[in-house]
Amino acid sequence: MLSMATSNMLGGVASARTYHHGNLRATLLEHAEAALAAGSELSLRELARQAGVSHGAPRRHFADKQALLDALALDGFERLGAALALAESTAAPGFRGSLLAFGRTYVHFATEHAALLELMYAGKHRPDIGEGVARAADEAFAASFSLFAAAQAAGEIVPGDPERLGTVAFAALHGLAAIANGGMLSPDADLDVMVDELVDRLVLGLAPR
Amino acid sequence: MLSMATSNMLGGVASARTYHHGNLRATLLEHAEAALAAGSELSLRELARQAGVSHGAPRRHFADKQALLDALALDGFERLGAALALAESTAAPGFRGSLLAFGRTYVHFATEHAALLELMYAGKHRPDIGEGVARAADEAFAASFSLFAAAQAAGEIVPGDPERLGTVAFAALHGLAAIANGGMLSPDADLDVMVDELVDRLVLGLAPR
DNA sequence: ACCTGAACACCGTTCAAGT
DNA sequence: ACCTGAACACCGTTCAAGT
Repeated sequence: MLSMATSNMLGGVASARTYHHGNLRATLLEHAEAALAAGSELSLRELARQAGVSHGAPRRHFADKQALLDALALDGFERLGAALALAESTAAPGFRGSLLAFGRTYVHFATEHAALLELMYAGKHRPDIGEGVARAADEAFAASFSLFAAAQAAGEIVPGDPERLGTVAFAALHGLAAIANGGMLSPDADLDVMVDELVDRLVLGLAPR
Repeated sequence: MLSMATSNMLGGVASARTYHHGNLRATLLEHAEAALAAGSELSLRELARQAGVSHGAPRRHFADKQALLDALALDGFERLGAALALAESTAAPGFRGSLLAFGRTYVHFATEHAALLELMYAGKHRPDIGEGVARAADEAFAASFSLFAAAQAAGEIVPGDPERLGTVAFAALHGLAAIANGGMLSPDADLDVMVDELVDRLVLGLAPR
């Protein structure tokens, strides 16, 4: 019960002996995350090579490449949801505190895991919608979204469809992360300052008058 | 001088005779844009096939696949810049009118050309930065960005670094487009309403108090 | 149950050779 | 100047065959 750690059942220097005994799936996902973090292209054959198995072996655990990407995306949404829940639980009181905690955490996650984030959202616009991925995405944001209805009930923000207000605020924060990941921020700009600026403008813009 | 049309020197039913006489470059770009609009993967070999040339022929006009993508991105930024300029010139007076025109035009372009937009920004986070692409991007937004300094001069919005304010507002609108393109808007949500809502919140949040 | 390895149909890129 | 076509080094996917 020690491991709150996400999914590294094998540490970095694990005994290479137990491959092909049930953990090829986990090994493939680990190498995939590493490749993602390193910014390299994801090749199923390359992942198989890194795991020391033949190129046909991944087929036993992932029907195709997209299934592996979906598994990565799902894990990403779970980690994001956990990060957001933690941030919310330690946020300063009030709507501004909550939105600031959400914004900083979301943008931090998004820029710290740029390639993963792209992958997480790339799945959503596919026709078949990765099933579990869409549900994981909803769950990751569900708690944060209730924040708007709560703020309305407390009279901290204007009335109106809370989903629309929440979507608009989330979109704004997501856009900031996207702009940062795209390298479109002027080199001397401070992203944290931008997040605070955006949250402040949103809070002021949403304030009842 | 009739053609205000963007770049279709050859119409859809043009004489297929003049290929290999100087316009293979344009033909490749046309087929590429069509593939982009259709949502299919871009394959250089497939584009060559569609143009009726061998797979090695594109090499004469584009050093590699990325060079063709850069050409598409550059054209995209030019079209976006033109659309924004037109919108700005017919906008309602004042900061709100200008930001509304910008927002509606940007989000419309972004959702109408989702794959192109992704390509336009994908280039920017590459190490070598596509040269002309980065400049084209700057030029597309330059005029719109001056809007914030002007609004400050007119006392319509708060003081502060106009680049920071402009970036934050742009990021918010870009995020809304990204969310829409990612299929993350609830099916019954109206994107136009969202844009107006976001612009209103930004205008209120930026108002001097 | 899990993995191998040949096979198939694709890629992008390179480069001699043709016209 | 522009294009062809073979060659090279990759892909993802499939599937019989092995253990």
